[in-house]
Amino acid sequence: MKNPIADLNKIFDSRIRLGVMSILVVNDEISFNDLKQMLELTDGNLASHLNTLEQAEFIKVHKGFIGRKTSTTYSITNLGKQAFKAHLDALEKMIKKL
Amino acid sequence: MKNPIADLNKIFDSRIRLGVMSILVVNDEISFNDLKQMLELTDGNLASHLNTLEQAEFIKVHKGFIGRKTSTTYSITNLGKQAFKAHLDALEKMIKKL
DNA sequence: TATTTAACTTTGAAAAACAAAGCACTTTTA
DNA sequence: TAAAAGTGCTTTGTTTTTCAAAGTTAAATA
Repeated sequence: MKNPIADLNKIFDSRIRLGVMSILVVNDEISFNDLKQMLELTDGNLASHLNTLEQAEFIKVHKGFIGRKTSTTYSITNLGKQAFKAHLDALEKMIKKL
Repeated sequence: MKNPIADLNKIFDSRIRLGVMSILVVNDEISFNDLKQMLELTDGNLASHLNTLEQAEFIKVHKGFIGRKTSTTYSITNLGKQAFKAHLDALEKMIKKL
């Protein structure tokens, strides 16, 4: 029998990063503040998880404005989509034996 | 929008515990050694994760014999089945927006 | 000008993960 | 029968991860 957890991506072990990705899959762009509110996180905690995802090149940051106010938004990259999908496939395969 | 990660069970954030549960869902009983080999873990690491699952009453331990050799086996509890299913449902709901 | 907001960074503490070694017991092998 | 090996842990200690809270910088509003 093959190791069923070998194909899971370590980056997605975190519920928060999983949540961010699942939001980004269905939202082309989302702001720091919206993420913060949706996931009910402190600034620092969210920022550090976003940083991990950015390092992995799974998300991209866009610094912009809404009117004249700064607004940072995030979007998923192709690599991120692929990695997330692969993770979900691995999860499903692991469980589909049900 | 509702917090999409709120219904995920913290116990299943761990890939290893997720792996153990996914194995136990389809195997009525499985030995310590089989788990160890399937998941490619050290004794101590596996033991500690099994302990966490046992504390939560998601798995049960059975001390027995295979022939004349001692054999400890593990099985899933009803509570464990429920919790695992709830976690998978939460995961699916989080992602089904796809 | 004082306060607030956005989006962080830094700091430090707590928790979790993990490998490696040790251990008690039994069984097998030389 | 003495040594080696296997089972299933526990213990120890290190590394990694998570997280909250406070500090920071720049712009906006009151």
